[in-house]
Amino acid sequence: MTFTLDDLAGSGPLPEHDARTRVLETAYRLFYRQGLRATGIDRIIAESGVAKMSFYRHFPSKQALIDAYLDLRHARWMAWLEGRLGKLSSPRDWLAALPGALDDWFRAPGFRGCAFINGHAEAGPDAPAMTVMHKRALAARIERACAEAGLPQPGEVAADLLLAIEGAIVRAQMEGADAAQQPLRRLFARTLSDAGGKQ
Amino acid sequence: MTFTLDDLAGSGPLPEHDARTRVLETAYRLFYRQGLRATGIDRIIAESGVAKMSFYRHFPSKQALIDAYLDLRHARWMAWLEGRLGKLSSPRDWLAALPGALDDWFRAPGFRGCAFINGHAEAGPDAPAMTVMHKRALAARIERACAEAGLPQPGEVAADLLLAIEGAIVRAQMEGADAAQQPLRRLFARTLSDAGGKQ
DNA sequence: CTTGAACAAGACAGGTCTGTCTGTCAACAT
DNA sequence: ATGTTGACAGACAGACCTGTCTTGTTCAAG
Repeated sequence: MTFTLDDLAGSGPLPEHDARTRVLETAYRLFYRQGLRATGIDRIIAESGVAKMSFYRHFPSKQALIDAYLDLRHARWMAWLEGRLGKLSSPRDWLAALPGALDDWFRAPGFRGCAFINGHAEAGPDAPAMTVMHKRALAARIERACAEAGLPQPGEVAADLLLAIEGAIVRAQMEGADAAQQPLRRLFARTLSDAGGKQ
Repeated sequence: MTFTLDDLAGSGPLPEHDARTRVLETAYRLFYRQGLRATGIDRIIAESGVAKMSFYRHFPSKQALIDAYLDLRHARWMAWLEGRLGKLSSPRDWLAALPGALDDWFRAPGFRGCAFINGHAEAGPDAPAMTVMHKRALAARIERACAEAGLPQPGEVAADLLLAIEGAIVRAQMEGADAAQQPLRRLFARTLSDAGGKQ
């Protein structure tokens, strides 16, 4: 089972599912589209067609729903990335294909940046721990690919690539995918050729 | 007159100033520290020691205050950057000194990322125009330095550097200045040496 | 001295927010 | 048949939000 960009965008109410799933899917869509604070509990309850007490039976507070949303978002985003790049065999190709995969994401309808960057920016220093956990997981995944590709100092290379990715996400969010695509490709190419030449 | 990092952090109530200045300075501090939506009008009014009608006489709505805050933030941040790098003579030194200046900012007490990235993330697609205007002004300033330094294709180089800067801001905000410093320096060095070698 | 502008303090309205509570109903197991 | 469980519907409380309005004070210009 792989996840597609539609899963990242969030689907509709899905009335055949149980109450918890409907609430979580509605929150998944609204939290990403409008932000955490701008999305009220009442709207999530209304759009998911659920009673208020059913909501509070499954999620003790709004914060618990936000945490569940971030957990789900993390799982789906990482699964989408692996599915998008999974057919590639070598770690070197995996790294080279990263900018193209991200560009697909930037151009997907409903793209509004990274849910974890946005959530961290909104919640400030007491943001949910998942916001930084997601980035550490992505950094670890990239570092693994660098190590498997035989690049020297894979931690440093991964840190450089992650910083470029974060910048591309922000640029795509504020100015559109075209503003991020070529700079991201160039920074990737420079970093990888620099690391590859040193080994 | 130059601006320091203290100005970027925002000063206290300053009771000797007039009502509008006190409101704007308080908003400047609270909006950056807590976010736009999390900061209520009542708190700004209370902390600035101003009557509610005095506030609404100078700012017709909260949105107008947000716009004024972003305008002031833009002016101070750009002035701080020019003051921090102004003593450098050549455009090439100016570009080379950018990562160090940004690192100073990342390590300043109260640093919470870029007010314009955060504001854009919070407000979504209908964010105040100043959020993207600030980034375009910074891109134009960097491109000017690239052109004055004689680099070929200064627009592309500036786009690469700006993307790295955005990434460094986000990384510093989420993981601390140490996570951003070295990757930003390396990406700058690679990009500038790549551009310099081509001319 | 008078007049008017700016300001302080705070009540108030109308809306929204989270979270609690009371009913009612259908499905299902014992 | 009867009790249990989960869910729907919606009222309600208490807090907070933006924005308006009233009242009284200070101060400076005419």
